[in-house]
Amino acid sequence: MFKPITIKDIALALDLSASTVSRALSDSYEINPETKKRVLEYAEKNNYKRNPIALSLKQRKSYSIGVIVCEVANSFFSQAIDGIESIAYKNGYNIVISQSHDSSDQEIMNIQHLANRSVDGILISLSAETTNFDHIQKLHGAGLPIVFFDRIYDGLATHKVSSDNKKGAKMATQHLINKGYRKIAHLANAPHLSITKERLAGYQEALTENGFKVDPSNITYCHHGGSSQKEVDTAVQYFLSMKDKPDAIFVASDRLSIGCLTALKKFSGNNYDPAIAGFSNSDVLDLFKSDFSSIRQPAFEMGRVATDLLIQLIESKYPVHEYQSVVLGTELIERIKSKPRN
Amino acid sequence: MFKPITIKDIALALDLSASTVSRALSDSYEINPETKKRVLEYAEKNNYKRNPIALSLKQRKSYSIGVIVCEVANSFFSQAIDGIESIAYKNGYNIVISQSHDSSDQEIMNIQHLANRSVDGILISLSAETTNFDHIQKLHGAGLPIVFFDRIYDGLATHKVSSDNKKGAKMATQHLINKGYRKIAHLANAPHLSITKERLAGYQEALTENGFKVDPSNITYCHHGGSSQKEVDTAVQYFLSMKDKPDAIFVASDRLSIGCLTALKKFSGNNYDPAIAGFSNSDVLDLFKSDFSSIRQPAFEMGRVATDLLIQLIESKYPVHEYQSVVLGTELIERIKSKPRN
DNA sequence: ATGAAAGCGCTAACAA
DNA sequence: TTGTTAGCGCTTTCAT
Repeated sequence: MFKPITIKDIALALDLSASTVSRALSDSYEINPETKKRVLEYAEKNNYKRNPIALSLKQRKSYSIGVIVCEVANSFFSQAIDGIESIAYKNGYNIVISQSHDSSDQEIMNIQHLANRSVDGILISLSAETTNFDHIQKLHGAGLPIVFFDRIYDGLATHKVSSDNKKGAKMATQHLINKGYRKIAHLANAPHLSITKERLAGYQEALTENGFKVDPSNITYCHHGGSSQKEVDTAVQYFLSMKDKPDAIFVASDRLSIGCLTALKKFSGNNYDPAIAGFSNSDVLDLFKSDFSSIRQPAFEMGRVATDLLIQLIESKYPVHEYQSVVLGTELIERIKSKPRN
Repeated sequence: MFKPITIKDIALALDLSASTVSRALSDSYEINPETKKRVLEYAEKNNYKRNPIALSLKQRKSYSIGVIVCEVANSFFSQAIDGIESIAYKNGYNIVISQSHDSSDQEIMNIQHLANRSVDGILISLSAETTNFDHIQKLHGAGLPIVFFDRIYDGLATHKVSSDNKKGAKMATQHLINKGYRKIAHLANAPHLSITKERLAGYQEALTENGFKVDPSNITYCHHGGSSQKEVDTAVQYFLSMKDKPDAIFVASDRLSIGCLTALKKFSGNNYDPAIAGFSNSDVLDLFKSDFSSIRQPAFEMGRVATDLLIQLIESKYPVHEYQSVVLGTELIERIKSKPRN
């Protein structure tokens, strides 16, 4: 079938030893330029390619990094992946993407799969469901480099890259307040996620600073990150069921923003039209939903930074003990209008 | 650092030979149940994991398949990837995704990278730019299993999975005609892509059957698949510059649909508002652009079928010479209104 | 039922 | 400068 040419073949053909060929190929200096040329030419002519698997086995290194996100069909993550790619490729690394679909079990399976010595390190944004970190803990303890991005787990001493969620949430909430909205609800992600807590804190801080009281009944969580629309529907219906309905909603994520707008479109009659501001990196939404304000995260940059840190970790000669927590700024795109007087 | 336990370690600890341990682990039957139990228990307790790289080297098989698409941040492809995942994982395969970003050079690099014996087969949807197939040809000739999906290259004898592009395009065009539109332009993808030709054919057939004449000046191509918005802007501006502007546009792809709507929003004044129907798998667009009719492709299913065929190819004992071309149906989601009389 | 040995493709320490 | 040898972790004849 598919039997590529090996170093041995070259050695045989050129009447050299395998090691000499290897040396020629890896541009070692302790070699006769003449021999080197012969080898290189022969290799080129016969389309020789290093077998990366053999190399991996030998070097205990695969030059590939695992990426775990909840889903690629999400503007934020696909942009982050582009950033990851850009740095990984530049450094000679492959990336292996797997999706948790916000399921903790799936995430564990993915991690195990990747960790089985086939990736040199892992870049992970946690699933909405994950509350138990044993598997990650263990792997990290065993020496596998791991860098968190976006959805962080603070309990692990390693590099972390996220955006300034609190500030972003605060900006968004303040923006709603500025526009005249007075009962601002919060559609939140799974409660244990780092981003959930931070965004909640920003929301609360904005309210408090403006003399509003924080009413827990104005906050609904989506425990599965909105991975099923039903979950979001339920949350939105809850808002709709309130006697005094919110006049604005601050939505915690890209996924939820889409889900929330979908649900509102489905359930709310013409007489109810709350202002919406939410985290979102969707170009499409931004473009066609003209009354939706969004907080944009520097997803591409986040991917780049996280990958850079991971590769540093992987390639470090000595165990690293100083870990960084990088926090990137967000941007508010204002689209909603002032609240109409009535 | 990260030094996992190996078969040797187990053998040493249990005073057995490596081969016996291997047999126990791989559930061979020529082994003493007692020994087997001991090994299994020890392995379990010490968290033994097979080294997949060593296995790959030995078996000349990596249990991973490469996927090449233009970008994951595209509803159609991300849905297809979900389908690919579902089948791949079920069969014990990993997937390695890489993006061509519709650049031919990038695509070649990706293919080379994947093909270097580190994947067992490749699933590919061609980049918009690709006109030279030598690299694919060569790899396929060398025995690497390749399955095309969506954007096919007919010149290669292998499995192909696509949707019924011609029919879909025809439906869409007919739909526009039914709604009363008379000058229907076509915003097409790169001219050499299979999908471009098929969709063009459907468009033309619908026009012809309805007694319209096909006017080439109503057709604009995006040679890079709309990977830069500028390209789409130019195309749309061309339509806008026409003396007799089209009253409807049939758009060839997901990416282009978004690009086209974006461009129209940017450039067209209030006095020009053509009806748009296009290929798109975007939930968001579907939801919030209420006057946009879309042709939906069974992306998930396409991914499933293609992966299934690829795995068949990979696991076939004998060279396969009978290749399938699977064509899946599309669905038209009608949203645009009838043309207003004036 | 178990072990010894070879080999997958490659590199690197050591010898020559 | 080049060759020899061993070994990365695993499976698989072939002996025992």
